[in-house]
Amino acid sequence: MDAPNVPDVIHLASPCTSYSGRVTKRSEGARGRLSRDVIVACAIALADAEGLEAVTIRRLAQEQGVTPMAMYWHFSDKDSLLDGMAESLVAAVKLPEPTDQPWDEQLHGILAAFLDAIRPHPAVAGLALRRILTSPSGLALAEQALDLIRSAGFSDEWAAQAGSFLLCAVITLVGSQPGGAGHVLEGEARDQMLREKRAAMAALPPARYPNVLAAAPWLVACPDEDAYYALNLRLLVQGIKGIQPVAPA
Amino acid sequence: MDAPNVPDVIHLASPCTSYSGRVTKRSEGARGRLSRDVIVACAIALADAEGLEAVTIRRLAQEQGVTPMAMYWHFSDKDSLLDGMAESLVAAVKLPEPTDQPWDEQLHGILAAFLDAIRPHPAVAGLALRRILTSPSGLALAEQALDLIRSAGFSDEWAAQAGSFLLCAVITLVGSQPGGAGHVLEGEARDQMLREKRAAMAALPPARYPNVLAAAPWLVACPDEDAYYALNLRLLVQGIKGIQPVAPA
DNA sequence: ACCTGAACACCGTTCAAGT
DNA sequence: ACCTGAACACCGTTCAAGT
Repeated sequence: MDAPNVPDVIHLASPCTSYSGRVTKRSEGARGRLSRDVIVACAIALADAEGLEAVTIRRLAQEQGVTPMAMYWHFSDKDSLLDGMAESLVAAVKLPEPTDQPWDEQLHGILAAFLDAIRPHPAVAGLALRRILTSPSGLALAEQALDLIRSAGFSDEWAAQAGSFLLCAVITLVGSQPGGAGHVLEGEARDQMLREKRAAMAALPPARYPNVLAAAPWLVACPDEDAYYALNLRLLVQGIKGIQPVAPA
Repeated sequence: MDAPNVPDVIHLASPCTSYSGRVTKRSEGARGRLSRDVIVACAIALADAEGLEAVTIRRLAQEQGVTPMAMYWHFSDKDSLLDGMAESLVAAVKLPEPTDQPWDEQLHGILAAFLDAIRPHPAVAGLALRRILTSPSGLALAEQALDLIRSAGFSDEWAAQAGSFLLCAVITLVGSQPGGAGHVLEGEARDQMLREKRAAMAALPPARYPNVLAAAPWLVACPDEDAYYALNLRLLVQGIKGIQPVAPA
């Protein structure tokens, strides 16, 4: 915006903050190490910092000090880059070991593990929606969840339908957290947006929307993320428990 | 794809199928009737037919027999077009009248009404995620849902957190329905994609993924959409019932 | 009030070519 | 094996101008 017509070369040395917190420059030292994993990590870091719409083939190349077309050696197209990002997220899931706890508590553990993996990357989470069954880690996740659900007496059909929805619902949980999970905009602009949302709420006719106004503080922002996630995770587990077809032994 | 470099003029007479099923040509008869509502309806129809990524300022203008820049008279930018599409969806919600049924049954009715409104437009549903509280119809929806939830004894905070999640979860429900809710691709290509997904499943090691394989038929497609929606709607309502803080009278 | 024309800064992607 | 250069068909958007 500020500097139109500036050629790519200027930003060659831009650092690429990886999502684990480390910083990966490739201005001069690390030249020549351009791999799938590095690109994916950089793409995730970029999405975390500026939103998914900032993840662009050209921008990624610039961040790496490389020509846009170099990306096409490592990825057939942009969609497979997105696949890689999603796969990287679900690969980070730390699946709990099966125990002798009740099935619903174990299921809770699995969903919580999935949540923990995607929570740091709300802008990327949505990509996993239709990509869970395409990666080994996602399959392991689904396998373990389905195992528990079927052990509770659900038919194959119900287990499939409820199980896939539960995983998608966890993704939604992080993508739709009231505070606004997309851009993670900086302090100044973020405060401004919050002010505007609060003002819009305050302008509502109180006689018509008493309940919305009472809930407003938790609708415009998310003052306690942990509480939000804990509550709705319990909601999901209680939900599938509530439609359980047969009583367990 | 087939005819590159063809100027816009050629497709002037393209019909624009509105989402209610009517066809709105504007080749010669209806010239001059270009309004917000017509554009939004056309955009929704286009998204239904070819997916959200086909909804483009330029494509919309072409469909309307008009210059791309004409859109900017009616919408300040593309985002406000998207706002309009989302608002149109939630405006179609037919909210049930309050009754003397238990709160959870009434809440089920509200979520079902919301589901019915967005189900015909899976490609557009996701747009409503962060736009419910910005339109009168969305506010009415939230108001009624929050009213019921608070009447069940939930605190303002819990009602806000669970309520907003429930509405988002309904959106997810239509966006993540196993059959693939995005493009609605035509019979030929659709069958091919189903074949590929089934083949990928069949190629999995059966000893490692017994549960995924048992559930496979309902994971790759959605043979019974009604059952899918009914089951998971019940799951959501049972879920919030399951975390109810105090017993009702 | 409503629309056009020309232009700008972006996209993803292909294809031939370099090392 | 890995990357570059030039080109193509798209995007959203601005600005001045037409009627």
